[in-house]
Amino acid sequence: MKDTGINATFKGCGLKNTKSRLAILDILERSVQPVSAEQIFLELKEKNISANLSTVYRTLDKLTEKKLVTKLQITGDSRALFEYNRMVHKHYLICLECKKITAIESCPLGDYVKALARETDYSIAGHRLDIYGFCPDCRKKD
Amino acid sequence: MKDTGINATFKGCGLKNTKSRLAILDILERSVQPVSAEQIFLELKEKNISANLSTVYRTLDKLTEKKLVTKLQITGDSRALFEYNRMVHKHYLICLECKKITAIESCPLGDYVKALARETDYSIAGHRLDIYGFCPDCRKKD
DNA sequence: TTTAAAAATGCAATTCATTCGCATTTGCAT
DNA sequence: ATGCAAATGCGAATGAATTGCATTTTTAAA
Ligand SMILES: [Mn+2]
Ligand SMILES: [Mn+2]
Ligand SMILES: [Zn+2]
Ligand SMILES: [Zn+2]
Repeated sequence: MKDTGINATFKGCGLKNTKSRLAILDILERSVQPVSAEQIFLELKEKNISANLSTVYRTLDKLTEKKLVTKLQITGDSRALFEYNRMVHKHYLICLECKKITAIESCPLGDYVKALARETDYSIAGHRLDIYGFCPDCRKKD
Repeated sequence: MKDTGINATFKGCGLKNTKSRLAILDILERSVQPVSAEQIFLELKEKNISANLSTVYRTLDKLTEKKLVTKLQITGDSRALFEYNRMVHKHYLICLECKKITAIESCPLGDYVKALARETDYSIAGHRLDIYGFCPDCRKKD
């Protein structure tokens, strides 16, 4: 298993260092797309580090809680997806055909959100922007 | 039961006119906040038009399919919410404390989405923007 | 107005993702 | 090495939503 940089171990965030926990974070770190608990469960099995599905869920909870991982609820997918948290504010472009998720690491909403806070007198804590469409690949196949 | 304007009956959209279906659309039309299937189920019971919960779900499916109603998946709520579709593009401002949902009937993303389509070569079908924060009322109580 | 087919409904059972209880095991500080 | 909290496995439970099927209702046609 590869050393995951700053997070080689879980010391410092109050989590114990277990084989499956390290493996799960590793899978998440290398994954180019967000993954579900079930997918992680299966990947672990392939790597012969198999963990129980409830353990996978519990681990993902912990990692999310510690902000090492981000939990995504994409409309149209009944399962939650998880991705390694690289500490970048981002939005998602989702292909309605192949379900591919592309991160957009820019945000058009900075000023808008400030203005909205003023107008509504809310204190704004965050936002979520998902954009839906059809990717070039899927568009070709028509 | 009040005549719901253009949708006094379901003729023209291929749905049969049943008591519970009319009542459900009526509840949705009058509701100031989006509502869950369960809430509708309970409101129906109060009005002595009680329908089975599966009927409520099936009806909401149909209404959503016919675009008379919009289905919302708000992060942090395990249930789906439904609202009468007034054919207005909108976004939501959600209070993390009291869960109040405020519709925002303006969109800051028009040009951005067009630019994104060009950059990414996606054909963009839609988007979803939810903004999270704390409403004035909840902020006072601190 | 009767009639027949299609659509809608009630009810119970089922699905699916996720969570929980509890006995056992493991990691880690001492 | 020892002890204790944390983590795990396993099976059962949860909760929202869906489904199968028998029965009822709606609607259009006769
Ligand atoms: Mn943003
Ligand atoms: Mn918009
Ligand atoms: Zn695609
Ligand atoms: Zn509030």
